[in-house]
Amino acid sequence: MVTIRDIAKAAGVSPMTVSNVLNKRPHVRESTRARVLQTIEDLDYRVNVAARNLRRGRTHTIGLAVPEVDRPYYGQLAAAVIQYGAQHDLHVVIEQTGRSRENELTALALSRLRMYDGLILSAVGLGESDRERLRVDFPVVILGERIFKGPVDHVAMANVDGAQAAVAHLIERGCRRIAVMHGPLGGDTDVSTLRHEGYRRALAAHGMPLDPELTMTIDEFTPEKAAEMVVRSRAEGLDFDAIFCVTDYVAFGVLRGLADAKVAVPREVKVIGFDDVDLCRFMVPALSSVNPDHDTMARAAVDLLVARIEGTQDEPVEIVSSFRVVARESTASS
Amino acid sequence: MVTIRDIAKAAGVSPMTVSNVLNKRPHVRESTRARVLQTIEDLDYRVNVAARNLRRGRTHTIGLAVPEVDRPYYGQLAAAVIQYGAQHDLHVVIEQTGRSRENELTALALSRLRMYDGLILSAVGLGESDRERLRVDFPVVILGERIFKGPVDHVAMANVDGAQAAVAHLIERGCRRIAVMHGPLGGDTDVSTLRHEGYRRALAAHGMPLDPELTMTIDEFTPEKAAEMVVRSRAEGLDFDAIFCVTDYVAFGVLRGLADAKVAVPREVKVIGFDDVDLCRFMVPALSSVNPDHDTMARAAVDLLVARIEGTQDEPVEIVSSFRVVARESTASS
DNA sequence: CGCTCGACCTGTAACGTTATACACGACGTC
DNA sequence: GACGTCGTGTATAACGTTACAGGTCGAGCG
Repeated sequence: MVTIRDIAKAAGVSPMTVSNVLNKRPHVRESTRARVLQTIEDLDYRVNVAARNLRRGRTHTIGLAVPEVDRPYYGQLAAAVIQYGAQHDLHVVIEQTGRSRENELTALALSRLRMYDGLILSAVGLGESDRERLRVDFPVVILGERIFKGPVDHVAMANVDGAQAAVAHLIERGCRRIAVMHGPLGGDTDVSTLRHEGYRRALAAHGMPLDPELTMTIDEFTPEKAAEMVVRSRAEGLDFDAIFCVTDYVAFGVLRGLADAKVAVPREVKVIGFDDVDLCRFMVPALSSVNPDHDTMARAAVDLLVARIEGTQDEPVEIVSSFRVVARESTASS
Repeated sequence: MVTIRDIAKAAGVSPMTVSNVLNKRPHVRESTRARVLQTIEDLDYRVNVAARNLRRGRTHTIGLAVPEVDRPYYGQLAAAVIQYGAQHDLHVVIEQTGRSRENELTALALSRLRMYDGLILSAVGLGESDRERLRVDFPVVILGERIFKGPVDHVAMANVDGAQAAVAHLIERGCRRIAVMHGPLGGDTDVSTLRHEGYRRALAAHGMPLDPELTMTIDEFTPEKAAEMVVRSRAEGLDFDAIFCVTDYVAFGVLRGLADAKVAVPREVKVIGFDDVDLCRFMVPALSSVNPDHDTMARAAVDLLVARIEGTQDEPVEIVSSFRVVARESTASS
């Protein structure tokens, strides 16, 4: 392996000078710099990142822990984080937690293996009760969920408000029996609970009753389960004229299920999702959704993490992203 | 920072013994092991991966260079590689190349920064002419495209055969004016060219003419462009009863475009894609596609890379994955 | 009783880089 | 001519881990 020492010898300088050239530090004569660079080229030298990391105490790598990269939402999130990370010269390693609280905590522990300079944790399993476990002496940013006043920085979605706006949108479009589809409730800070809360508030704000029959709970956030659930509900004669889905991915399944049940969208039933994933607008019918401004979230998360790494951040910060309801065919007035 | 030396001191052993415990090496008395482990726990010690990497000359990290993670196909690929990588104790860093040949070459160069033990390159821009550039003294596996007899291992899709089968499927379902939608042709090994070749062969095999009018070329592989193209073609009066799309992502756009043009799928026009992404079966109508067995591909790529890293691999290998046509609603006989 | 052997453990020297402090001319200034 | 200063470059000592080559000690054996 070609080392910095080999370059130094070949170029007739000290290793330190080579290092200075590599790191674009001043105090190197132009002619020397050129000679060193030429030697590097000639010998095809590459710096050994491991050695550099050890010496510098920085790896320039951050971890991004997401439930599953192959879900559209997390794919987009990952893409955005990778992109903004690159702007800060950060590499991004993706850890998949598979939506388990267990693995999310493991990711937190793993990250402390000093492998990363910091960790962005897109948590779905962690709850209020894990607040103390987050108190690590390691740069961490929680992304997405809402852990109130946790000990770490947090970029949250406007889950409650966004959901409320989505449901309000359905009400404005004339829906009166609005179903909601989400995962198990009961957590305190998970998406299902928060967005269900928004659903409740919207109904309340419009003086509409909360009908427990209209709550559809699926145990996994997959289109499969969503489609099955819709078909079954319909077969059982459940009557609704709209469904608010906790995520777009679930909504895709709902659209499919409604098609299977021969229910016309949006004529008979209107559907709205949450996340505003790219594919929404290519669905047939195009899916209305709540856009939580992913790009800003990803950027904020990276920026916060960088600040934390640099040590220029003090008190934990909580950023709540803005949102807007994007109306498409699936909620068009008939 | 707590180091191995601190642990050694506190446990009353040498750093080497701590290292032996950490690495589960033999020749450590049970009582000593327990004491060391306890000390590690007490002091909340974590090994410094950078130091270990430097010393061992391995980073246990591989790079995965894909065009864009936020495309369903690459998301699924990334998920699979991360999963199989984990089985080999490998971390995966994702590099986005943005479909440019330039960046793919950069990824190759970057990877040689000894940051990774190896690289899986899902190349879309590289061509036959770059064959020599691939001749690096670094473990690399090319995934997806087809560079014949290149100097590196290669896990290829059955692009030509798969496409041919897809088009044959359309012909069997009674289609006679089959359009094809793909990116710019002219490369020698890119998806568009290879799959177009399969299209040509299928027509030829069934004694059907190749009508240049039915070739729709889009400059970007996005649903947007695909939808626009379909709408425009239809508006211009182009007559076709099926479209073979170079990828599912493009096919999603085509379905959308056909809906916009008020064309019934599959009654008036049948559509088939390629990749068999998860979402295919939730489209309305559900999208027929060619399944190239991603999981096997991802597994093969990781296995090959590991073998290459271990040095137990000699001659470059070329693996072509199997495929099968998955028929769904979008190609159902009316 | 001396010798070998194996189990357990340790000391030393790297791995390749860079922070720090310092060296050495040359030049300007008083 | 002594002194500071600036620009350029170097020597040394880490960073935290692990490979390697011993070292010790008790048991087993002839």
